[in-house]
Amino acid sequence: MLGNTHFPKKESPADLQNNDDEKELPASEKSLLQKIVRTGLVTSKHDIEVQRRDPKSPLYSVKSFELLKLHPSLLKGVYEMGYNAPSKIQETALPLLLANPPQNLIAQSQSGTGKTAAFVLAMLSRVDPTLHYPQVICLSPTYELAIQTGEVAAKMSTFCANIKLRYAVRGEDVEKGSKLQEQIIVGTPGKVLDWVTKYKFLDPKKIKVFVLDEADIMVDTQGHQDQCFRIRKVLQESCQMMFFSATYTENVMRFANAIAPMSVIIRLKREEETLDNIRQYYVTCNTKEDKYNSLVNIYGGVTIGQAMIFCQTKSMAQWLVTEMINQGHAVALLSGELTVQQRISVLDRFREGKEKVLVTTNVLSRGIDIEQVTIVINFDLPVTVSREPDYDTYLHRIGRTGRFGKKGIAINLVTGDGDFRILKQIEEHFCKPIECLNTDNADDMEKLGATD
DNA sequence: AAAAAAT
Repeated sequence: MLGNTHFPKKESPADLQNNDDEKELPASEKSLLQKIVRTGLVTSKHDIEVQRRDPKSPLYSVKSFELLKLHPSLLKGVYEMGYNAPSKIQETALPLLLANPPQNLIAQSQSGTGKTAAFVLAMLSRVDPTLHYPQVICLSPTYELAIQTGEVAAKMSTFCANIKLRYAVRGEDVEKGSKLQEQIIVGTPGKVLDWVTKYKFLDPKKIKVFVLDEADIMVDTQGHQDQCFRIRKVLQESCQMMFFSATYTENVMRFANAIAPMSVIIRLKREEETLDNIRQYYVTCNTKEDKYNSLVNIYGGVTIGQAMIFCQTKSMAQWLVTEMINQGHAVALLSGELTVQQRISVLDRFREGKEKVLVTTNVLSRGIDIEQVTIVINFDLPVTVSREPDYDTYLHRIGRTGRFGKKGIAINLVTGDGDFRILKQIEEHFCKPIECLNTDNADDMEKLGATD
């Protein structure tokens, strides 16, 4: 299974002449459907690249939600949420996700491009509301992300009275021996695995759709690979797999291919685009106390919007928050050390703007969607265990700002040669300049303030 | 190193 990653060499001429996707569509709808230009197995349209192994996979993009033939109550929910037309990734992914027979999909696109809405819509469409047992499992790497996804699903299904959702996360419990009635389970890997294999609160054979959000972290060896694999193993072979992620490594791709056979792969190209509206800076510091002072200078100089400050360890985050609070600064802390109740309340306060500055760890580096965040500060640069630059985490962290094309600022605090080397590697990797900033210099600080 | 499961 694991070795089965090869692609057929090329399509036969018969396949290339086969225009069946078009035939099934009424002429009235054709003008709104854009056929994707094919070049062998890899097809591309604008900056979207599609790879498919099954020539019968639908290959068109859809320019309006009506054309997806969604249930009217679901369509109403979509519009109620303010979505008018599908985003780029949704255009291509939705026809595939909703196709019959179901297609496995591996989709890559940057943060803020509408991934969540895409798979939530697919999840809700696949559910049979008249059946009162779980039919969909959606896994997220963190508590916060699971809740955020669940909230999107709840909103979108406002008018689908009979669709119910259940969170499988820390703090949630089910009465022993009972069976879940909700059609949709949104959760984190450990809890879901427990519920499925240990307590048998749901029958994995009845799951029709399995979603992995942030799939790259989920199937990474360092991440939740083992738990995900064990959950996948008890599902039907035919269960539809939907993997969504902002970044993919080749390793992860191999794993995803193995547990999601015959997947269609969609990539939204040009990851640099994410960085185009984010201005990146660095500040040289000698010690962590020095970093602290620079931070306070920035904090005092820029009061527009909200800021997220990332530390590499929980203890560093704790130290920083304690220092800042002792000096009278209003900051909040969110890390895995907090209880789930604390985590909810801190994130809610930050969402509502009651907290302006949030100090956190990599727990919030991915997916969290807070529009008002204009500054991301890397108090510690993101590094791997072997102290190599962690490019993916860097991209995800600074991607917390500059969402949906808005402008954002990222500031990196660096100490010593080691840090500087890592910074230079990051700069080279993304081919985007990271400017030097002197927090004692008024002109420099003005640059930050000017970006409203 | 962080996160995710109780224990």
